[in-house]
Amino acid sequence: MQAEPTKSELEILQILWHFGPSTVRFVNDQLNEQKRAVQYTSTLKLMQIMTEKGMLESDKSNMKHIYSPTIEEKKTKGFLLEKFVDTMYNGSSSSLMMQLLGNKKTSKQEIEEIRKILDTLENKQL
Amino acid sequence: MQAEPTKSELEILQILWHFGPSTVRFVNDQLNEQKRAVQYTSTLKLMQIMTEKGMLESDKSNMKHIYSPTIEEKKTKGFLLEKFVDTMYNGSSSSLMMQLLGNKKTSKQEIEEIRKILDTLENKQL
DNA sequence: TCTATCGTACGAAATTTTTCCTACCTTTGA
DNA sequence: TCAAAGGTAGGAAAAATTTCGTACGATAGA
Repeated sequence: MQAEPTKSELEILQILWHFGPSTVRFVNDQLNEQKRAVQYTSTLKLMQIMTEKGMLESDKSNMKHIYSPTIEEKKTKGFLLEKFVDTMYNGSSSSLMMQLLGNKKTSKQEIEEIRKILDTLENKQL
Repeated sequence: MQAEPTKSELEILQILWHFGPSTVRFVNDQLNEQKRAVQYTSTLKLMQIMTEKGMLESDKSNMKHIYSPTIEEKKTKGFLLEKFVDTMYNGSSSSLMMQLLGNKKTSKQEIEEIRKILDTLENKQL
């Protein structure tokens, strides 16, 4: 991964990741529902720019172009998360977790899930 | 917390949080060492803007003004983290953790630390 | 004293990101 | 057929963020 998505670009990526390849119209509708009022052509333009940058690719064989992300959700989010941890918590995962767990009320269920993850991780390391 | 710090603003905040109240000169030096080349007046300007926004306050009683953050490190980072989780992981802490733990090699030591945090948390809930 | 150095103030420019206007083409249905 | 609806292309404007040039005052050392 090279280019770092901007805030708006990330919104579009999220929609495409969630719903799969879509038209501009669909993405724009989702944005307006989920987020905020935005003009169709604004969304179009942004998606065209993202295509230029190589984040999206479009199938232009039909009149309604279909856009899909070229970058993987997991990879991209992982990358952004790592950057976040680095700049905000000096690279320490446990610091982040401490903050995260201390801050919000975390359900017992979530705690159990996390324990499971830890178990799995430790087993892998053995 | 109201205003959301921009990327550059966050860099400055980090320095002030880390080293305590400082002069523009000091902050600028740190930026140039840690991050990238940046002109003194750029840093000055940004810090003045941040003061206008209320993120910093400055002691102007001496010629060399001393700036300090008015927003708490923990609060601010917590807020940003929460926003990050919301937009990226749909508000699910455990999703983020899964990604975090799965992604990077996490040391055994860190895993233990996290376990401890979980224990503490669960005890609190009882 | 006087000049080099270091400080702030402030406006403006540059850059990046976001939004929208206008033109024009295709499809659809009355 | 032809007008309305919906699509893309592309430039330009707007907004947000970042950077810097210039002016000018204070300080310190020769």
